[in-house]
Amino acid sequence: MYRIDFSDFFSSAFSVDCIIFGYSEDKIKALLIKRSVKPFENYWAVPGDLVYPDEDLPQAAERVLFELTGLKNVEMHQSETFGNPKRHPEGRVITISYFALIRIEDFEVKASSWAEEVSWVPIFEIPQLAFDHNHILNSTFDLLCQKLQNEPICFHLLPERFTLNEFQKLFEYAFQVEMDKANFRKKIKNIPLIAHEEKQKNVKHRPAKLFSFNKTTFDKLIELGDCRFRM
Amino acid sequence: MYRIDFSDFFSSAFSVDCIIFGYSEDKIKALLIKRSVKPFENYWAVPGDLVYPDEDLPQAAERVLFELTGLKNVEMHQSETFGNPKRHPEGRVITISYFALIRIEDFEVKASSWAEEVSWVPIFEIPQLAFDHNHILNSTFDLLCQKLQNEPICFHLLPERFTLNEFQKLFEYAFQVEMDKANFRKKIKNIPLIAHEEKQKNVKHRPAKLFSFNKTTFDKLIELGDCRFRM
DNA sequence: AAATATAATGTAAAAAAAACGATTAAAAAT
DNA sequence: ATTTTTAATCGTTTTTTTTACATTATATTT
Repeated sequence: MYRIDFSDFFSSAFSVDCIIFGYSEDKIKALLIKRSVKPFENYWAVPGDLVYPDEDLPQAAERVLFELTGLKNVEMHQSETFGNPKRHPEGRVITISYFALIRIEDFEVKASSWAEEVSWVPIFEIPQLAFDHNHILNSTFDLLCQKLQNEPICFHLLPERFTLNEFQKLFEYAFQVEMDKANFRKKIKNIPLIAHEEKQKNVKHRPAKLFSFNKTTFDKLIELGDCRFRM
Repeated sequence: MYRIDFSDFFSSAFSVDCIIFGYSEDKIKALLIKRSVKPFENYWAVPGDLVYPDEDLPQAAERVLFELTGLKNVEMHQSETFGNPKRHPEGRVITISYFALIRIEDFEVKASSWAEEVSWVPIFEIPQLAFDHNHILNSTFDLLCQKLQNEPICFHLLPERFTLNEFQKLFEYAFQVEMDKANFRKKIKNIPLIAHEEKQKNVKHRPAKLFSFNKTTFDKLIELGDCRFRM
């Protein structure tokens, strides 16, 4: 037997919100869109929309992100769910946030659908956003910072080939601290970075060596216990 | 203007699932209930149920947990959301999981509503559960382990007054490793534990000293940078 | 050629973590 | 009184990590 009339409960909707982080000009940035629809018309917001009744959540996140920003093939991960009954003016809408870390220069973003504009905004310069999106974004950035310390995800933000300085600056920005260059390099020396012959270009000083990170190699070391990641 | 007919979307439901962890007999355990209703009648499951249309998620988690197990005043935190369109046989039900760490001996659990039984089951001895609850539970246990390493949450599992051995055994069980007693004590000596005169009782050997943990004191030290928590 | 700017590496001291062995202490059981 | 059992602590050595500061290297600019 069933204990309740299920139909009473099936009156809600859910949405996904996509927090896309990138890194350029020594700053961590989030991708925002400007809404051209009600509610919160003309407000900046995190890209997000309602999920179709038969759609899986990761697929919905992928679709919504593409529809609004043109971004494709972005690996997203779930972060947090926001369910305040009053958070959406049109009814009960729970939103599940997804986040991704991408290389800004590897993707082209283009406002479409009801997004009027898209923009990469430094995480410490976010304006007032639609709905509870400031809360969502802040909370996801906290999560990012926590993950940056314990997982090798910083390499999704850095260019495929990066200098050790860019690497260091990423952490300095995220945690708003200054670090000693020599000590930083000692700390990361157990991460199996690949050093390339190629060097930094168009700089008016000694060019830095370029490095890249190979996840497979890294995972093997982790497996063997010969390596760990802690910043 | 609105871009869609919202009503098409409002045909879903959500539930909360409560993963309650405890620690006794040197084992981390999860609280399970036996379902007396369809679907998955007679299966063991994590306590969970549908959320009312106007109910906030944390409140729903609290209510559902109380209705099924009699547990009250348990501090829960959100973990993960599971939204596979096929995960519930009766329709589109997204579930938001919440977890809590409690002292088993401080609470009394009692099956009620459609829960036929409740039981504390060691985390490494979980049977096949209803729905995708094995997945949910495993995923939440992973989260627990991660948090155990970086936050002083182990003290929610340990008795108010605990021996250093119980403390050590908790970590040994969670990570399935053995640790050196002397080194373990050196490692934790920066955590400001309060030593009591009272000693362990009813043991057939030298009784161990009892300790307790004060979060406020700990937070002050953290604030001052005189302490950190990393296991 | 010299100045500059940043890259890259080195040194040394201090602190923390890990690996082990050994000793002493306090309770219950015999 | 002795044995058993685990608590609690000590000590030593080695290794690793952290920290602060110094030096050398290599590019461009002047």
